[in-house]
Amino acid sequence: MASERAGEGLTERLQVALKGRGQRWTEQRQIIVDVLAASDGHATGAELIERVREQDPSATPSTVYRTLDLLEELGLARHHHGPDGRETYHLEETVEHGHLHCRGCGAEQELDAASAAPILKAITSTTGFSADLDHLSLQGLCAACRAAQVS
Amino acid sequence: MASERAGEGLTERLQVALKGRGQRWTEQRQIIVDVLAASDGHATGAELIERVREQDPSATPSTVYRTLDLLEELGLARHHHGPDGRETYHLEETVEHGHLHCRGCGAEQELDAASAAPILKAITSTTGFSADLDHLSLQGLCAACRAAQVS
DNA sequence: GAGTCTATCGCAACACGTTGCAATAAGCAT
DNA sequence: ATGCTTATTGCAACGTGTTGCGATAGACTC
Repeated sequence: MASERAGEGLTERLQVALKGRGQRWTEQRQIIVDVLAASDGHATGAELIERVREQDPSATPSTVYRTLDLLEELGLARHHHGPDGRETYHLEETVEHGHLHCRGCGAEQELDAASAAPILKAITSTTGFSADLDHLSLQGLCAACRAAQVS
Repeated sequence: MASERAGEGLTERLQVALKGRGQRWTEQRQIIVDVLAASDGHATGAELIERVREQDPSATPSTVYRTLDLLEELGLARHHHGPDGRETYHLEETVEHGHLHCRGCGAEQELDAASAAPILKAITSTTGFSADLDHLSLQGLCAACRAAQVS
């Protein structure tokens, strides 16, 4: 089975997109996309670098970050900031979602588009602002911790 | 008028709070609080350090950040992460508020408690989560940019 | 296949923030 | 005032992320 070569379709899409912009497809980029695809869910920059290095020890942070930026420009990847300001990356294939960090128990919930809809609607109607779900990262108290705190 | 010594009351409150915890009141902390109070609105860590250094060149980043952490523990200061992950600090005196960053024009709006109420309510009712307004930092498109994008 | 153009890479340095540790000095007791 | 305890400071090193620059190597033309 092996995880490799995540989605030939993805790789192809990338090659085409890059070519169209006069940019190039390289071994490194292939590896980074593979790693990103293999770490479904989220991964921090440091984690990604480490994993890329396993496959190509010559890779450097700058290359990885630059490639991630590139992938974002192409709309193939996203990043958002955790409660500590660290970055987390994931492929665009992953469903768009927000994050909820509980400052009580440290738990992290994901917020899918359906649940978020009323929230985004409230934001738009009160502020005229159309918020990006992928950048929505809330901190607060989850239901359990709130209940616990009352006592 | 002069900005110095922002709020004698604040300083006193701090001294008492610290004493109660077996902690100490120092010249440095005074300066940092003053600087924070003088920079009403928001300031990044780097800005604060720079300004503190103007008054006391011997101050180091670690001291400043540690003091800021302390002030947060005491509930006298807050920090939140901008869209780029950088930190911004402000005194708790400042009204609690969220932030809206427009990815189109780069504008930043503040979101006061009253406007945010419906949003927070929507969050609670859909997720059971009670979000902190001070950590609410949204990214998206403001009304103007949205209108512009339609054309 | 050889040559050209230039995107990409690796390196090195920087910026912001954090952490461990030894030296300093604040606050208390005598 | 003197000494003691220990919180605080400064230093130095580290971690994550960014940027500039010369060298490398893709991709295209002839």
